[in-house]
Amino acid sequence: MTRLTHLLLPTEREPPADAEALSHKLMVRAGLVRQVGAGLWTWLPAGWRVHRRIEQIIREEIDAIGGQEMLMPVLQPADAWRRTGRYEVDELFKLSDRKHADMVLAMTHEECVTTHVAQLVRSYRDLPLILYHFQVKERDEPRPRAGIMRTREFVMKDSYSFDRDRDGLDVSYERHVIAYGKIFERSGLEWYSVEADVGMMGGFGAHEYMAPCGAGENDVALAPGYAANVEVASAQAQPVDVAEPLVSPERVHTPGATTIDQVSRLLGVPAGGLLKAFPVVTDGRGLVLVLVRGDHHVNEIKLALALGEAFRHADDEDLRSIGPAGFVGPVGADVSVLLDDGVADGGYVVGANEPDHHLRGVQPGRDFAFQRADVRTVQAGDTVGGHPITIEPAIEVGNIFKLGTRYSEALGATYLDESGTEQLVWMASYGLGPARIAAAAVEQFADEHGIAWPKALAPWDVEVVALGKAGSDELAASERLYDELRDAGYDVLLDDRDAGPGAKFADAELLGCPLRLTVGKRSLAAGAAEAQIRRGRQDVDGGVSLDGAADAVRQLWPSVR
RNA sequence: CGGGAUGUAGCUCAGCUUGGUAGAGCACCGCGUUUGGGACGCGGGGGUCGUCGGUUCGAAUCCGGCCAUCCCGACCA
Repeated sequence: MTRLTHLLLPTEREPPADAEALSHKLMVRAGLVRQVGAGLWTWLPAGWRVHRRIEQIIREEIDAIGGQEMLMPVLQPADAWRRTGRYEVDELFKLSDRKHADMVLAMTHEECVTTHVAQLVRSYRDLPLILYHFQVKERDEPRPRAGIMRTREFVMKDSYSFDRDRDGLDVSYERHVIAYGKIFERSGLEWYSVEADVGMMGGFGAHEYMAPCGAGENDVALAPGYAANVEVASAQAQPVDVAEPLVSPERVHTPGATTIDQVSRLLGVPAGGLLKAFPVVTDGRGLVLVLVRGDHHVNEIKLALALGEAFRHADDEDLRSIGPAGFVGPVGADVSVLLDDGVADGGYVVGANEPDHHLRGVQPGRDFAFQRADVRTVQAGDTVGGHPITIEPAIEVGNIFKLGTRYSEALGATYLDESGTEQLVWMASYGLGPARIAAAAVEQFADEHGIAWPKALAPWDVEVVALGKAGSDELAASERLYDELRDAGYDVLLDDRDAGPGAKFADAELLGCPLRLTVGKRSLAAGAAEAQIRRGRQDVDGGVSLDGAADAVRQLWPSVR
């Protein structure tokens, strides 16, 4: 169905009133998707073509590293989820069937695939194994947002590797790194992979694949040769002028000054000359005073990693042994102190542990003992390898994760090695979201006229715009052009509607097929179709000759971006 | 889960302050004229005004509950 007169392509002049993200507005306006409910979307025919093209790229590359495609159900018994501990996850949809058996809607498929492997894999000869599928994921998101970017139901390609040991896992992981690189290169997206937080799930290695775009939910720190999620990024702090330490700390009156800003202004000291106290409590250590430079922020993910255990913010009760909130400091306090790596030598202003007072000229080491750790959030302008970093929003389009044996232990996935000894299977999981790839492509390449798809993702390669109404020479010539290009292997959309040229051009630019061929009186007289490359709206000199059009397009195609 | 906003035709919105039985533009249907950047004329179809309740002779409009959607934050195995 590639004639516009027969295609359900409901384009809109206006974006939906509640749309904020560019991809949300454009994908709805271009007739690719329609909303059903919060975080629930229908892919209309043109949008689904894009989705399927992305799937196909992924399929080819995962097949190329030995992945075996299969299909697992979304609706699953709760049992395996109880065994892995994920039944408690809030985002998991839970329901019961007519026999009152507990069921879940899968948010990923580790439980299911591992259960199969536990039953089907017996010997080291059965490993390694890469299994994957494209299947719907269900997540009871607290807040779906940005159109297709964060939804409650979406298709994911998830693959799972099963290996004999950790070395084998590394090989499977590396294969996916290569496959993912090819997938994103082929997609035409701007992308990078970043070090990622391994999260509450444990594991021992993870990468996220990020596509920079305005509607992105993540912040990514970038420098030449460096890319990391701000959640885990490390960088050299920009230096700040700090006073020399005083001979001994001097107590200063700072009435009501409980914030960095207030103290800084009151004492005429730059924020970076203060030490911000961030008191936390852990099971293992009790109260810990985390200190970062006044112009820095504590990164709670890095802090948890540095502590090696979970923590909570200290409350007034916890602070009773030291100072009141707002005037907490390390000097004379009987607590362990974690000093951020970004704090250089110097004389700092710190809380005095008494109301309305601070200490100045405090020298870490001399005036209080500490342990060092990297626990701050990096900032634009910090450096990595001497290069300043920038921080960009990006959307996570894929992730790969070394799981280890967490699931195989919980679900009994073992095999017998050469010596007949039972061993746990080593696992990793690898996700990719075609919908997010599509949305990121829209965001990255749209202009004021609409979408400009990368060639590999476009719903059609070529849109032929026929000017002139039914029975006209132009339409007849368009039909011939359309047939010839289709025979030559191109996906072609023919705008054969009885509409004015303005409406047709506007819709074509909104939909964003890479190449537009226009057949009107003018060009017909010259024996050619006008050609415009969507990206940049570049006209092609001389257009495409109608005599031998397929060859002409074939020649032109490499220069289409 | 906290904070904010919005719900009127397929879409974008007006009407609500000051209660009197619903409108515009676009889209859609018919006829005609148009056809190189979102055409024009004439005629037409389409809305329990999110929902439930209250006040009132009378509610899209005032009041209350609920629901839905969006945005910010928290959250995002």
